[in-house]
Amino acid sequence: MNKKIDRGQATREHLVAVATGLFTEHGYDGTSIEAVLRAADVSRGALYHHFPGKDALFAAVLDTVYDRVGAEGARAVEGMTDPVEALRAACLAWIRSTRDPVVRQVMLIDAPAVLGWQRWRELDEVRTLGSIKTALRRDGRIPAARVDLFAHVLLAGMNEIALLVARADDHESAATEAEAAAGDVLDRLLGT
Amino acid sequence: MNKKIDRGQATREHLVAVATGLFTEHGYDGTSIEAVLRAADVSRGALYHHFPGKDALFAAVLDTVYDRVGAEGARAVEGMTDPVEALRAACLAWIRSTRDPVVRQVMLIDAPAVLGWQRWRELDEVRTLGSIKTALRRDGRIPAARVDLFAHVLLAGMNEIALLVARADDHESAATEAEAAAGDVLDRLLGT
DNA sequence: AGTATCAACAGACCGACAGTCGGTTTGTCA
DNA sequence: TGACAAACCGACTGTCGGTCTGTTGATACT
Repeated sequence: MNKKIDRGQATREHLVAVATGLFTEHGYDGTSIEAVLRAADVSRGALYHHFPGKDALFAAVLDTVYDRVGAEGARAVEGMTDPVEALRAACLAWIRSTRDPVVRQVMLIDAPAVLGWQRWRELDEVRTLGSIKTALRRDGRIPAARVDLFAHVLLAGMNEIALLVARADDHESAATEAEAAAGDVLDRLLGT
Repeated sequence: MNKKIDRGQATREHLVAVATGLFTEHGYDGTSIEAVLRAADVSRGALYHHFPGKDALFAAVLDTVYDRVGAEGARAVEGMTDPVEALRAACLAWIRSTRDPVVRQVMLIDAPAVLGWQRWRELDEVRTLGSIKTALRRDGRIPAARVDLFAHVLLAGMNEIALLVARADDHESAATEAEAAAGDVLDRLLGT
């Protein structure tokens, strides 16, 4: 029971990889299942064997993007002990992540509309907000009752800065400016 | 040339009103043109006479929503002279606006995906961000070079708080808590 | 009054698309 | 080797957004 399972895994991963490219380039609506099938050289039946529908394929793509971004964040933070220092590093890493068009199109633009705000927010809660909240709580500078709200505001602010960088004509200078501004925002919100 | 034009205006507005309801209840993707036609009791030809496509109909709906929200904001601010005080009032008004499901679904969830992030952001720039920026500039507490970024972060933060209120089980207590938190965030960002 | 004009509307029709379904192939294991 | 099931195939279907060829009726013109 190995060759069979391996083959299944392979086509599944291949589909996710191809779909990632197409979703990024043309958006969710602009990408037809047909196009994915052609680009992946896979039959309709095969795709629908692995995914119950187009949105499930999208969810699988989104999952891998979250994984990658999460790993980058973890790498940026490793070894740090001060929660605020780690938070700052994680924020900067996140801003750097959003230079990747995949992250912008899939995570920030299509995800809320495709999954619905509720499911999208739950996902973010599990995969991103959680660590921000624990960092804020460990730091203790924000009153416990307000940690949740502040974590959300912080993440939203960072997303916003990241998208601004992404849109800028001169990515490089915008990025350095944005990283400084992000630090500034963090300082003000955490009140140093 | 009056009866004819009036009738045209009437059907156009009727279509926008009906579409607003359906887009709010079922989202953009979940609302078929067919459904709009049925609910409005209007023929296909009539709809496509007034709007070049589904996204144009959505844009028209979005426009009226912006108008309403903008009017509420203006009312909340009128008579105030201190820019920061006005900013605070406008932010609270905006949070209150997002209790309206129309605002949440149309402005915050579907708009970026339907219009594309670029066009969506340009619209927001014209209709919302502009006044935040002038307020920040008039206040002068934020360095001029960073006003743009701060305005974006501020708006994003407020959107986030608003959406949290919208999602909460107990809207009332969440709203009062959120308004306090919003004031707190404003204080910290503007550094009083 | 008669008629030309044009916005407003009507609805049959089309192509594309997401999703379905009855099969076929192929690896596995008793 | 033969039963079984996962993996795959591709013709088919219903729905949807959008087009196209008209028809209607108010207005402008002579």
